[in-house]
Amino acid sequence: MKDLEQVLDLRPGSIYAAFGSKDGLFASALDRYAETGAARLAELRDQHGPLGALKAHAMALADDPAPARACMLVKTLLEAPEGPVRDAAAANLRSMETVFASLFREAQAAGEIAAHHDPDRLARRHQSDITGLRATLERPDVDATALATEIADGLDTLR
Amino acid sequence: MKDLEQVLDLRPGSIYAAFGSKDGLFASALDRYAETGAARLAELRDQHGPLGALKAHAMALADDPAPARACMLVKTLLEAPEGPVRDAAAANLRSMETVFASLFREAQAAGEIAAHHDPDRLARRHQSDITGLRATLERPDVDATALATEIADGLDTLR
DNA sequence: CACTTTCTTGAGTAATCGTTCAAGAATAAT
DNA sequence: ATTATTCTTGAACGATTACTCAAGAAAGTG
Repeated sequence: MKDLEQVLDLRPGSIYAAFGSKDGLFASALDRYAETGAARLAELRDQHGPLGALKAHAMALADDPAPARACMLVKTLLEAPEGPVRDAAAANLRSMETVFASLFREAQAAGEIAAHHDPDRLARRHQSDITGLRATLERPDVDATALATEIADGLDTLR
Repeated sequence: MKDLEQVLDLRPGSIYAAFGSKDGLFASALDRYAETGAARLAELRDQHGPLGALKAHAMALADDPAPARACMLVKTLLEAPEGPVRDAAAANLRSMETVFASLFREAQAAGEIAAHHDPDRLARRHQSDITGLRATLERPDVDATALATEIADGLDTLR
């Protein structure tokens, strides 16, 4: 809260008038974070097609200059106490997973990956992979691009 | 600290006399956590061989009844402010990675996986996968065993 | 046994936390 | 221009935080 007050140049009262509570503010931030994430994926799909979007998305993470490389939803899931905030994080992760699933389904329809795969399973696994990648990006001693490339290349083996 | 005081039935002074500071206590806990983790992997190797240990380790995570399923080292890496504590988490993760690497090397020598793989790359990727798995375990709506099985089975495809 | 060392306690401290609210300032509507 | 509404502020609040220390209790030693 201190950091926000400083960067917004606002006193606590204003922030509480707008968001009600610290948790309310955080919940809003979570939702916005999830929204923009999904929007970026949709954009990538239009540019590169379904499978290309998944690959581009993974590669983009490695080059992301954002201070926190790990996913805000995951960080919240791991650290928030049981309650509405943590539940919201889990729910947003689930809807991200369904976005991945429909990209895999689309890729399958387009013949980019083999028909025998279950898109829901692929999505679950891919989200886990992305979560691992993004956590690993926080380590200063790991080659981010190499790891992202491995994951992106793995998607090509689903042909 | 409150929780610890309660469960240990000790007053703050005793804890500070023993560990110096909250960070000192946390650093000790981190080291112990990493030690016992490595010890468990060594035990699994003696029981199941190198590749079997990696598979058993992944599967054991899914059944772990511990309250926090995600890795303490990863949680620390993601949330601790820059400083010695976070550095210790990163260093412990690195040494876990080298344990994975030597298991892969051993598996390779035993002919359990093909010779053309780079054990260090395998280790890096596997640790990322495990990190993703363990974070995903915190989600109440995901089939933990299914995901762990997928990762364990993936190790067999390295033949 | 007395005595030294180690461990533990009770009672504190100063700083920070999330939060509130009456009153003032700025903006919009009539 | 006056009123009604929204936004912002300054100054606080009780609770919690990490931490300290002199004094007492327990354990080990000769």
